[in-house]
Amino acid sequence: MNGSLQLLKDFRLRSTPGRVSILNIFLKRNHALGHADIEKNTPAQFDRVTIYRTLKTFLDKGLIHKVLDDEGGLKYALCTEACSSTHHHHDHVHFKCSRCGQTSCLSIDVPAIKLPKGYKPTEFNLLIQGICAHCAAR
Amino acid sequence: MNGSLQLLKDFRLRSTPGRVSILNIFLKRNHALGHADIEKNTPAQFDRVTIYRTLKTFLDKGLIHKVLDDEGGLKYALCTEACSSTHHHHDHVHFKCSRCGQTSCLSIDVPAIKLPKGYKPTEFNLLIQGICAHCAAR
DNA sequence: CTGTGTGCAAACACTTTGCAGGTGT
DNA sequence: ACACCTGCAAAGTGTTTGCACACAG
Repeated sequence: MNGSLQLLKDFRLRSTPGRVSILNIFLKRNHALGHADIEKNTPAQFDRVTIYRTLKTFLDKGLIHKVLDDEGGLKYALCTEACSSTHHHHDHVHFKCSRCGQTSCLSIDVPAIKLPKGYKPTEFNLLIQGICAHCAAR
Repeated sequence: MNGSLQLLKDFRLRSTPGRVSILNIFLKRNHALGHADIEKNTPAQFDRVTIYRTLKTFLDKGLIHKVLDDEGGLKYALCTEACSSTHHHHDHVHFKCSRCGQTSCLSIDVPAIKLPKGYKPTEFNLLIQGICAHCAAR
């Protein structure tokens, strides 16, 4: 419930109504969210700009991370405990369901990949599209 | 040089100066391009709108495919011979160099991944970021 | 009290749509 | 000749910036 407050404290961010609200949405829903999703789901409406800035702050501080999207828009998702503000462990696999439209983090590691000689990778991002288990069931 | 003309013919598209020009850029450079890249690199300047529409047409017809980008913008790259307009083989691995900014297709297959039960994947997209061989060398 | 976050307004950038005229086949 | 491309203009959408005030610590 107020895990948001703790999170903000942990990351040395001031806790303001806006930030708490936005964090709560991330905590409640466990899939990736874009601006629109956030704007719709805040009980009290916050300024568009505030949302942009809050997201950027969270991103900079390492509370959330980018999630790729095939439409070109960016989405965000909460980082797991594995990420501190210094060391990030973002080699995520994301699954976007083409039926319900939700993008969720799969807790699978990106398999080892042999890159051509000379390439020095720092980050991996795998987006898989298809039908999620939930939608496939019904 | 005029491989563009052949390509357009193959895909049953009218060959117009704009299309040929844009295709040529894709043929010359072998990395993913966004709108901006195309706008800058056409000898004769084409209307922004034309570029949007041309890209959409190429995308629909299957000459090019989307390439994910971590900035949220979309980029495009030529399809290989493996793709016809019906069967696409897009399980690409793309590498974005954080030094030179270029995104290129690596000709590696996406490794097999075990998804949780019930998930039915249709498309894989792996974006790897880091330093490319070219930039690492100097 | 001080520095940071917020809201508002405006600027800016990106993308899409409608329509009139030009071009490829 | 016909269908389809293109350019222009305008609207629509998404994102950023500047400034004054409010608020957390």
